[in-house]
Amino acid sequence: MAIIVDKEQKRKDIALSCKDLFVSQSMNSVTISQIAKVAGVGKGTLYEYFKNKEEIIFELVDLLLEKHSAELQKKLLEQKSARHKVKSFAEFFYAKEHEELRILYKDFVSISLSAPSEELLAFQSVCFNNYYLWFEELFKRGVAEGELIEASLGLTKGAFVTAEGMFLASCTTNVFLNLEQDLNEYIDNLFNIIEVKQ
Amino acid sequence: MAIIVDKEQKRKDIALSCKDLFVSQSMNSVTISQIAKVAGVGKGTLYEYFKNKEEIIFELVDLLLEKHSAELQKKLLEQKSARHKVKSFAEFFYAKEHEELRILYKDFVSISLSAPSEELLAFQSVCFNNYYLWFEELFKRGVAEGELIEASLGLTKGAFVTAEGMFLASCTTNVFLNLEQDLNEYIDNLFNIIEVKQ
DNA sequence: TTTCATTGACCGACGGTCAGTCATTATTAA
DNA sequence: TTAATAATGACTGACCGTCGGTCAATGAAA
Repeated sequence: MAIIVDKEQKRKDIALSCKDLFVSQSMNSVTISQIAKVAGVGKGTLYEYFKNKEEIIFELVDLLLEKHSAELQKKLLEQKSARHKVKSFAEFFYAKEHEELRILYKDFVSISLSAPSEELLAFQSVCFNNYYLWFEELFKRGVAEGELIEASLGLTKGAFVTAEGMFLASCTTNVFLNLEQDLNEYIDNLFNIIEVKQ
Repeated sequence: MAIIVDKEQKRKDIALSCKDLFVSQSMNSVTISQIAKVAGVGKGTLYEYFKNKEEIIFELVDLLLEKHSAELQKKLLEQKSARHKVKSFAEFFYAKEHEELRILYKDFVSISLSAPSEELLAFQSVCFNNYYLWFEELFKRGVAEGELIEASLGLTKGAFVTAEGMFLASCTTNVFLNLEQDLNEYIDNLFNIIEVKQ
């Protein structure tokens, strides 16, 4: 009877079209009118696909995270030692190639902290677990294969959030002047302790 | 000539008067008009003392952090082992008595992530260093007194941000259902490794 | 009269809404 | 077969209410 649009696809198209907007300026300064303009739709149309401005960022993060997740998975296979696998995880927080996602992720965390909702918590939990399960597996395997000491299993959860903690601290203070170095030094120091001595 | 007001004091009074407002509802939903009402001043007056809404939160966090800092310092003296001192640090992130400050701190981090400014970075850096210097000292002393292994010094910075990382993750996901337990388990597991065996 | 402090009416910008328009397809009647 | 009409989802931007922030006017003390 009438035009039928692939809503799911259009949602993605709209979100992706305003990626540069969110990456280049602070989230709060991006207006709905700006988004509508770059997406080439009317303001009202946006609300057919998203409940509010924040949802557009969530969709964007979701899309880019999916891509990153796939890339990381591949990269993890290339690394032999647990130490280097963990370093691959940490790359997200400083490598140039992940800068865009990182900026959006920051906005995302900011929203999560100031206005948490059930949906948002659920989405974040899925993301967290997606990465954390690999991370945990990595430690378990390390121990099983005699690479890491047994006690390292008790540090898994903490170690996982340390990188994020450092990243967020580096965003909110000027204490971590060289995040790449600080992260890698920490990982090296940690693994020097938890790797089984030959 | 005319009335002379203690600007510094009034600034504090205004900030403190709207503490409950910020604690009980989400930061974004608190309006300037509400603040003016509970502070018992006109809207315009607020802008004599603060540049914008966010600055009021900063002042509030500053005041409460000062109090917390003093309390923590006292508490640290009561603790003998490095392990227990670190646990005192971590209490901030789950203890009921720090709930108010924690809520405000969350807002504070949220603002820092979405709209970082030079002033804000500088203020956060001072806060960070204030606590971190004690933390670092604690590890150094632990090593010097033979309580902790030498290599633990390389984990200091990371360990410090781990608690914050866990806290923020607990705010944005439902992965950390019992933060107190998760934090203390992590600390115990870490110290089981870095304490010098008798 | 001077000067500092205070105020709330006012302004512009913004997020979000909704009544109306448009484009396409289904149905029907000739 | 086709032209006319009905139906419907997609789309739009003028409009609305709200809010942060400003400023001209006022008050009060010296």
